[in-house]
Amino acid sequence: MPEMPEIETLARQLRAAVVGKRITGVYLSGMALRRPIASTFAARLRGRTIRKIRRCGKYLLVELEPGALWVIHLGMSGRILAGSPPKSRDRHTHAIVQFSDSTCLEYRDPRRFGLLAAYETLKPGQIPEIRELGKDPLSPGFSGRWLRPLLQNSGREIKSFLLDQHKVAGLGNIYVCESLFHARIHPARRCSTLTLEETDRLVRAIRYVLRLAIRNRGTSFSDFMDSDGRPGEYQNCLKVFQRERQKCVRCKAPIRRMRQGNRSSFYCAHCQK
DNA sequence: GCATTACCCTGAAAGC
DNA sequence: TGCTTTCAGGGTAATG
Repeated sequence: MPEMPEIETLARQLRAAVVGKRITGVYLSGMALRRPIASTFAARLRGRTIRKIRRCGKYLLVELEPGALWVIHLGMSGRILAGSPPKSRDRHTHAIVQFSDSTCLEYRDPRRFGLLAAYETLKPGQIPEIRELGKDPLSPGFSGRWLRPLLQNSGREIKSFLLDQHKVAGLGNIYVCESLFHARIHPARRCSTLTLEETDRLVRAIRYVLRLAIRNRGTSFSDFMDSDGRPGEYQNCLKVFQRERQKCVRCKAPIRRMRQGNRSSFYCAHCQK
């Protein structure tokens, strides 16, 4: 399940692999992803050159020249592979973008929760999915000072708040669980009850967890692989996620699991208050 | 604004 | 062994 560290890993690899390449062809499976791929998609990519690759939350933004943006979201199970054109087409391959040097990018997504779109603009602010994103946790503005008033004005549970991409862009279930553990905050705590010190701790925990995860090229369970087809390694660093009934690394109490808004939360009831 | 629920989808795991 | 059911989850939309 690709979250921000996995997307950041991909973005870094793709910058090295495809920036400067000219798109000569686009194959589409014709199957809908989260929503159908627009009929204009292939034409907007074809003939353009990749100028830059950016990440916004869990989205990849591929800047094209002349000015256009190719927007990619991997959903739950999306993968992007860079290299030679595949000899046989995987049944979950939904797009292949070919370059003038005979290499290509292949988009696979078994569950089809992802998104591929192209816009005739270079301004992310004109793209609905991007415009509505909250603050990126690794951006300079992500601080206790910024977060504090938002939390004070919210009666929601902190887990739900942190998963809300309109508030904080890039966190998913894994890194919210891990960040709350590091910050020693219970996932069901109401936002407005967090103290100033806890808010600062949470900000530090989120940034620590994300940076460590990026250094480990993300987390791989069954789905995520980087663009070379290699799994990430942050799953070896997980303290609570998918560790139900195992001992807490801090206090040895068993890790618990609870349901919050149809998602699993993993936490230590002894350490996290 | 927020909680809840349903939906999209497939593969893995569990249950029989 | 093989079939069926359940579960997982990111984002969105409808509803209350």
